[in-house]
Amino acid sequence: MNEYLAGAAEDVAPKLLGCELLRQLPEGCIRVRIVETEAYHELDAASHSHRGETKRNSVMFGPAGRAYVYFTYGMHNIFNIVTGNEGEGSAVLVRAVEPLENVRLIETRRARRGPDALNGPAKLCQALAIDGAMNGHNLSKPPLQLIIKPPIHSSLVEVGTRIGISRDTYQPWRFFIANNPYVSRAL
DNA sequence: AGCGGGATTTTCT
DNA sequence: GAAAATCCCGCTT
Repeated sequence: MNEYLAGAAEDVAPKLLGCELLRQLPEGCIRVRIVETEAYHELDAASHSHRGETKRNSVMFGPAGRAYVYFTYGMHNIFNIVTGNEGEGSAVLVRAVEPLENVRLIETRRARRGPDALNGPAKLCQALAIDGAMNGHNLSKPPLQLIIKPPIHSSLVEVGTRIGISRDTYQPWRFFIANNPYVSRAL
């Protein structure tokens, strides 16, 4: 798994489409499929790692395959998968997922049904109970695991600009599965 | 369908 | 002190 994630964030981000997340909670086990990602790295003015390592972003500079979770807007947690070699501050933001197992628990946790329960980075964190306590967690073991799947066909990968940033907005570093209803927003 | 504002706290300038 | 990799509600068209 580590090897799969060791490349540059913008190369790994499309390869994470179609991969699965397994989340074990006391109420049950949730399984979802990643349908939308964004890449962030050091040479990117929009990235937390752009101005070097700090207490907040230190996980981004660690080994690939860890979870980088940060808190923003006073109420939202955002989940990333760390990529690249140790010492490189890069990660892939998971923006939207599609439910595969235990949809009922997802809908209960979110008090929403359908795509609205999972089509945004803070939404999926709420659905999967991901918060600061999960920062730095190794995603190869429970209670939150990344399951690598064979890459989806490149003709199904759409590329666009990232959402919610104010610097380097032109960079085509957002990737999502074409025509998937769980993507947060199309082009 | 689209716009505007409020929630609420950590981080860095 | 202000912005932030956001979400949701309520109001207007």
